[in-house]
Amino acid sequence: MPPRLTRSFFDRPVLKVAPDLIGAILLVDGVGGVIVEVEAYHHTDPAAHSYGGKTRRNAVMFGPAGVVYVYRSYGIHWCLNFVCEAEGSASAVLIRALEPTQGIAAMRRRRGMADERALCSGPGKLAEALGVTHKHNGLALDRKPFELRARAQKLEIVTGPRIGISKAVEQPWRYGLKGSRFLSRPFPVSRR
DNA sequence: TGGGCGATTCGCT
DNA sequence: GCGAATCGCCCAC
Repeated sequence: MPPRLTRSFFDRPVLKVAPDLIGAILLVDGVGGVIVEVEAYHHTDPAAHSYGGKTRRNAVMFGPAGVVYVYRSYGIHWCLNFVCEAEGSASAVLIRALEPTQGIAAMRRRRGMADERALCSGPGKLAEALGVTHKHNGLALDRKPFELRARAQKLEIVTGPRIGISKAVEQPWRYGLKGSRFLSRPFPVSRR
């Protein structure tokens, strides 16, 4: 079994942590799978929640690295983030998609659907499938109910522009597992 | 204290 | 492809 990821893994620049998370295994109460898509949000990034300074909502982004930041999106969905690089900054990685491997029956129940490819193919879907809510905000990633393990082998990672934001759209800070069928959306084909 | 808005999803066209 | 659903957060009044 691959080693658990602990706080030191996250206490690095977010642009290094984000691609290293692709292929890692994320479980919440034993339910989850392989991370196939993430986005990085750096504290100097106008699209990051922490950009405008500390508020009640984003407070955990300004705390220690290696904890979970959960926020509500569009009044409906929850989105799961991992806090990085705590030293005076405030950055995080948004977990956008998983390839389900464990607890698939529980995910289907929570999502009310059968299609395995659509269980975790988007940040809101993923949070619903894993049962993540505001109650998890601020919890440490190396403790229950979370379990996070490093990826077992080398793999190919693709990058592209982030999704659903209006600021700093051009930054290619979305990372994905090449060829995965469980992405929230395809990555644009790179052209020259 | 209130109005505008969003790191989304889903169903309908 | 487009737009509604839906509500907590945030800042301006």
